[in-house]
Amino acid sequence: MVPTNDLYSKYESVLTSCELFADLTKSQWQDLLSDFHEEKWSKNTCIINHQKFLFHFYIITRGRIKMYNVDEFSEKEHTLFLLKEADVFDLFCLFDGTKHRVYYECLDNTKVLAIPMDRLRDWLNKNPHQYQHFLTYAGKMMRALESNVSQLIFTNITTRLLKLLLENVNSKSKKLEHINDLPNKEIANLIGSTRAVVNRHLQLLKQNGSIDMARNQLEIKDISLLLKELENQNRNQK
Amino acid sequence: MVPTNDLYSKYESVLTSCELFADLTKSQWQDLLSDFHEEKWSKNTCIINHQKFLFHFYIITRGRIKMYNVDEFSEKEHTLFLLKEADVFDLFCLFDGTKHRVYYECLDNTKVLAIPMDRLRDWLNKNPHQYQHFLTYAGKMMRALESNVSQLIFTNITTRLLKLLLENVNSKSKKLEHINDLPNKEIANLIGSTRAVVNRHLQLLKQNGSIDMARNQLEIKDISLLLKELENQNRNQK
DNA sequence: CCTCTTGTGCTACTTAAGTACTTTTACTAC
DNA sequence: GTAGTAAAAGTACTTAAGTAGCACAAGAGG
Repeated sequence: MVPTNDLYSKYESVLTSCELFADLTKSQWQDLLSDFHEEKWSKNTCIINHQKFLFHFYIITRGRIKMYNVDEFSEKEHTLFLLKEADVFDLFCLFDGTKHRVYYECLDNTKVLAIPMDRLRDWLNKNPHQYQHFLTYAGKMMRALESNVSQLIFTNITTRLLKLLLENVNSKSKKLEHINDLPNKEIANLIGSTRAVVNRHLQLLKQNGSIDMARNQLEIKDISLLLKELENQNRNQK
Repeated sequence: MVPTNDLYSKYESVLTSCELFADLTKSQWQDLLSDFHEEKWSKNTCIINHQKFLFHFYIITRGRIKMYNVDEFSEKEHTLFLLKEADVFDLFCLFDGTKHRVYYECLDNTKVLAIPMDRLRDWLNKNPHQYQHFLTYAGKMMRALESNVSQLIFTNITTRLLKLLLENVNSKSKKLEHINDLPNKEIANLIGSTRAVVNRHLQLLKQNGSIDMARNQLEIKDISLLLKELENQNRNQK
């Protein structure tokens, strides 16, 4: 375990890009970090209703973790959020301490910084000014969920798939990231559909030359084609 | 306009059942209410992107207001929340001050208590202990949105319709409330479907004797039948 | 090297939900 | 009263998405 005063320097770049603690100074960070410790979780680690999760709050410093839901009857999965570096969880539990019926799975070898919920609540009470950032962040999450709901209701699967792809294109490199190495099944879970259907749509995109795919590999060939396709979809929904 | 010190006694029962301000004492309420004023909006009043809404926060004291979304392409509507007495809006704007692209429409003659956003923010800063309630409330809203998303993905329209009906049965009177006087179109907007589809499902429920319907009138005839039907739906989704 | 698992590609089939249309109802104005 | 009209309800057709199945390919691990 890394001594407290090293955590900040070790993870400075991640921590400073962490929205929830947007304007903390170095010394504020070091104060807060004194209650954190580091944890490593290996790929495919699955966290199902672990009590511990009610009592800790995490900042991801490496790797991806999917936060998902399983329907008790159909046993279908739906990925709510694909968390990555600088993301935090679980805000829900922090807010009301109620069990959050949701599952987590590490898609990569993952590192997190962990703090007991109570400590974080204490810290908030000692630094009430910080509440505002938490509220802002909560607002942002609600908007994300809200637009998620709207998309599900208003748009078809082609549109949802196209948007997912476009949202995950790195604006500089123009390459697909975060989701480029996922199997069709995981893509389907992200947009609330099934593997077969997603595959069907991906085939069409491959045929028209806008993407390329292989086992666990998705690549964007032509963004403008994707954008054009999205426009067509929108037009047709009129 | 009612003098400030009367607002509390006038709306005591509504205000004390208002979750967001759960544990305010009478004097705290009176302090807070000094920044509020009353407004009346008549039925069918529609509030579309009114600037004013960015700058005020409202507590509903009478009537229903639907908060809804319109798809820019298909022009379909989706009702996000059906707000009623003791509900508040818009928390999103309070949190981050960003425009919330959402519409409001009064389903009844409505009364609200209004406060300028800045005043409420000031009040929160003066009473940082209250932040906690706001966070808890935000958590609750997020959970509601989350389960909304899950329902959309995991369940079919019959199930969603059945749940909507069952959620709006008054536990004492066993009568349908809040949504019992809405046309099929509004019911459809609530579950993210279309009027025709909702009507089809309602017909079936009417045929098997679990509900009764007339123009703008829905009535529950037999709750146990609805519950049984819901169970069947769940079983079949396996 | 072989075997086993996981993921992909494709086909044929089924069905729920959306669309577009018609009919009925309730209310207003004369 | 009744004619006109808007809203709501009801119906028939079409389509997108889900399901099931199988063959094949790539990697992982022995």
